[in-house]
Amino acid sequence: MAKVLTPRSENYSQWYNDLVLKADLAENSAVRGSMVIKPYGYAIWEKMQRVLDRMFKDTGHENAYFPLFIPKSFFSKEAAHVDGFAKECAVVTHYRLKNDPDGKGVVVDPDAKLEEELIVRPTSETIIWSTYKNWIQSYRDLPIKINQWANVVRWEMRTRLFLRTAEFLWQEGHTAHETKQEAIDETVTMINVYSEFAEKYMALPVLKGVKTENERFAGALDTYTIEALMQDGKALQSGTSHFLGQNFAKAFDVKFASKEGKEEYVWATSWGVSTRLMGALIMAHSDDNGLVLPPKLAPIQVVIVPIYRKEDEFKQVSEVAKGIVSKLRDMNIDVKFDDNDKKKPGWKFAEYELKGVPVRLAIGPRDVRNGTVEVARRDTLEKKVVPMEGVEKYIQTLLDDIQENIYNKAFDFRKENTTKVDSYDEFKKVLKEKGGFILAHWDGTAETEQRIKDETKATIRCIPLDSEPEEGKCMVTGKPSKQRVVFALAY
RNA sequence: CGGGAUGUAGCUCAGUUCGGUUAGAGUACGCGUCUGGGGGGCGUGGGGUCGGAGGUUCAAAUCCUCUCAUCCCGACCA
Repeated sequence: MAKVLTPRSENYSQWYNDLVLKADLAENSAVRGSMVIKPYGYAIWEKMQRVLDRMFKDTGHENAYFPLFIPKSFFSKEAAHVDGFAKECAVVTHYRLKNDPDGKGVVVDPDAKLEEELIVRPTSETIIWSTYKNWIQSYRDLPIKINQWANVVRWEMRTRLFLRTAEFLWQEGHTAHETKQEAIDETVTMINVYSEFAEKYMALPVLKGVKTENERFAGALDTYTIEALMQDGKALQSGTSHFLGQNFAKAFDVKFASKEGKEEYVWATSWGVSTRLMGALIMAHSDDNGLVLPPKLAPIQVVIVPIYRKEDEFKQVSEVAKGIVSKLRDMNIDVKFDDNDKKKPGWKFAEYELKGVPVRLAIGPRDVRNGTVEVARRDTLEKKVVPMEGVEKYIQTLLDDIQENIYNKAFDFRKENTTKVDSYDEFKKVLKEKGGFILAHWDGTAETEQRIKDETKATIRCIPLDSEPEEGKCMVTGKPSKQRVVFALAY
């Protein structure tokens, strides 16, 4: 087969770029750092959205929509928050264009300067909390549990398709609670929703944990994260859930009358996942032949490629294929019968492999004669000729197998690439030679964390939630530590 | 914002060192034909302000000046 992708072993990030383009997921646009998400890529995102949206609603959330623009003054209200985002904000200063007096196109009309500049949202805490202020007076108004599907803009210096773009799509949940405990519970609930989504749907094993102070969201008291390991040994932060304490309530003066008749500040959370999940999905499973998609998120789960010479052969094959299509549709399986006569079978095989379609059926005159069908699975590239009779049940089982198999493969990979180290030298050695997650003791100080980052570029991805306590000594300073934390190079 | 590089057909690039016919190739695209169980073969055709502006010259993709854009490395990146 013609090689269309740079092999992973040669240049991993080139492979990633090639894959995104060749699998028709997205491309760079005329706007630097902003991508066009193409129909096939968007179809995957839509499947993700559908599942997540259901999960949010099942945990008691409602969707709403807040403005794209945020008055500049809102950003001065929460100090840590503005520190985190100020350097990457797009700012609207004018509201009108006019014809260039020199006749060279259009120019910004200097007379149309805004009284107060508007910030294109990098995240919506500020606009939402300024709104919540009007919605909340009493404990009877709580909790408020809202999600919005939106685009946000962060003016990044260097961008990569899906992984870091200037504009990206995401969902952001913003909740308001009566008590600290209720807000913390919400934060944990949502990180669990994310981790369940990653593992069950994306077939992506993730580590759940909390961020250190250095890595925390700007304005949060605690940031919970799910961290995934990519095939090149680098970590990808895939979703975060923040316990915001009363920071935003205080910044926007959101108080409520409690049951006891006291005036109290509201407790807050926010949580989000973005189109970066697309990047995670692509990198986690795919190979040098192209994308490998988990069946649960594949826009096309089964594709049927007819093989024929002449019109009458096409008719026979087509009839059989259509029978399978309707059976699979009845089972809620997304199936495509590719009867496009303008492309050759060989071309189609390569194309659907590149696009990660989990199961491919080929049906030709030989199969029609023998009552068989050729079934190829994308994850292992195995081909098998099976009886036509009952093929739909075979396919359903196969889809489940593939979903499980790619999860296991990713799980085993992570296991092999998670290393415990007890000295800083060993840490550096593993980081350099192997990469992956590195479990080490750390003294809990920001200084030590920063030093490690400066010296090795590795960061603490999280303090894992489910690891058992273990007495030890910080690998750098030798000070006591009660638990290992997870280090890695990160995207 | 520092360091490096690149702009030539839809895409990937050659040609620029050392100025000289009508600017090329692969791929993609159109047509014809043979084909069809892994990106097929043969024939044929269309497609270019050589990033932009200015300059040098009999002559500029090629030399000079300016400019714009993009990419890579760094800084930056809940």
